[in-house]
Amino acid sequence: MTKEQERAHASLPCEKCPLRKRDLFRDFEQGELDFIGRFKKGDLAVKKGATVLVEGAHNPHLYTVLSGWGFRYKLLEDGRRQIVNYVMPGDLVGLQGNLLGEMKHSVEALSSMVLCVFEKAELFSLYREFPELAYDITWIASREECMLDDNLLTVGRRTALEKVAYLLMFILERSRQCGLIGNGTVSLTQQHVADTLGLSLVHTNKTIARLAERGFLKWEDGGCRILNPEALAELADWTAEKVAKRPFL
Amino acid sequence: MTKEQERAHASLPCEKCPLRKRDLFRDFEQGELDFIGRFKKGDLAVKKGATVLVEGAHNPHLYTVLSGWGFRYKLLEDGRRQIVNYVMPGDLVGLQGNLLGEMKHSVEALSSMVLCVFEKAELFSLYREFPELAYDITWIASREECMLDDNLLTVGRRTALEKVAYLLMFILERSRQCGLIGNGTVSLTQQHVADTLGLSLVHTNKTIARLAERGFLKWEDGGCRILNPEALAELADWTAEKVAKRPFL
DNA sequence: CGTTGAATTGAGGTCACTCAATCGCAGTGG
DNA sequence: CCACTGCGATTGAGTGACCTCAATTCAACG
Repeated sequence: MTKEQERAHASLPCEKCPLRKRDLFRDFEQGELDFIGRFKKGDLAVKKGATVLVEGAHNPHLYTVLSGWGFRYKLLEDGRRQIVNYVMPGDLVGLQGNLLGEMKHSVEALSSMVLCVFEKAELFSLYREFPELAYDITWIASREECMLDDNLLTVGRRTALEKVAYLLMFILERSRQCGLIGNGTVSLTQQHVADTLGLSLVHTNKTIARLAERGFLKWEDGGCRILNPEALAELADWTAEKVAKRPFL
Repeated sequence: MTKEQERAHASLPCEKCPLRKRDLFRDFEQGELDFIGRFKKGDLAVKKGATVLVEGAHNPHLYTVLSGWGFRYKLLEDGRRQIVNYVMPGDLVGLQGNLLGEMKHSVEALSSMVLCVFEKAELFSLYREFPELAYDITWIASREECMLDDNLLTVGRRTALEKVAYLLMFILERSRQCGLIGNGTVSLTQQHVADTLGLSLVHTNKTIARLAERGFLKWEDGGCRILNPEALAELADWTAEKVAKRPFL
């Protein structure tokens, strides 16, 4: 996605939001669109590598990802990092952690991103006026929990080989769903993979090499090309969810 | 908590719910109580070791834990188990995973438990009629996500010693908050600890022994007595949350 | 062309794993 | 009363997965 396209997004009203055209997302009533339009306070455009949210900070905003992607992570005092999940178009960011109070995690952009900005303080008026949208938010939170459960299973109980296979399929499928990529390519660094899976960088590299040897994938500068998704899925005991229409804000 | 007390719970109307008396939980309006009373379809009492929910099943219900505690877990094909979180009084169970559709995890009782039963199908009417309660549900989901993030950090990036210290403090504090225990004792099996932290049973045992040597805790048949919570907290880089009043259903 | 960030490789160490045996204790049934 | 059983905790031995440290390559960039 080019810089120009992002700027185009940023200036569009919600009714024309490019996400709404996608089959993946549910249709909205005019009243809902009007409300979301008022609820939306602006756009936030950030560059690749920028920090969108910082752990420990008080942030009055809530965001929906419009374009690009990033990751949520937490740090230990001595710098050890755990990536907790990835955020992609249509995802709600900032809901995790006490609704009010300080952020419990940070968010960093993996590509340039545009986010839709909302005020947490006005969230309750949404609940009062549009129960359907409130229900949607619960649906979204529920889905996030589901992903976290899966990630926990992966980090806790799968082997290194299974972990990498799982993560790549997880990201590939999610990004395909929300239209982030067309080809079978995932752009991230091996350090990200390591920090997601609780592995060291070196061991991650060797594990990826083993998968490449088998011809399941190919690592090419700053990204990964999936050559045999079926084999990876089998290795990881992973099956694609069939996607119903999803809500978003 | 004795069997008799549980039976007493089960027959009480929501207004008299013993949880509502606790300082921990927020006060409710009469209208809210009436609604919850209608929303509630009955009680579910299970014995220690019983399976409350099964992964893969379609379950039309949603539960609030009234007494006792248990754990949520997921399995891999070959039987490897990952405990994902613990459920305690006031927690909402069954929200995780697609609101409709099959369960993505199982729940097992660690003690005898009583749960309040609701119908998922009626959840939307709650959103329509009581936005405050709907907001509460989001708050609860948000808190769960927060715990999952923390657990992921623990499993992914902490050492075995830190992991055990963290888990024990996590459970101790949560159960103290909701009044599960008075003394500094946590009743679970080392296998549970292992399956929560992504460790083997043997290594978990040796790690616990190391903590016991240092005088931080003492393992006594089917449970653990915390002797030095400060030392454990420091080891785990863990700090107690100060608890504001919490909602629940 | 020097610098920087990511990927790769090798060596050596250790943390955590598996396998296997043992022990204590609480039932349970003869 | 005592063998038998099952479950959880404990221990030892040996192994392998994963780690750290350190060096090297490679591509991109100013």
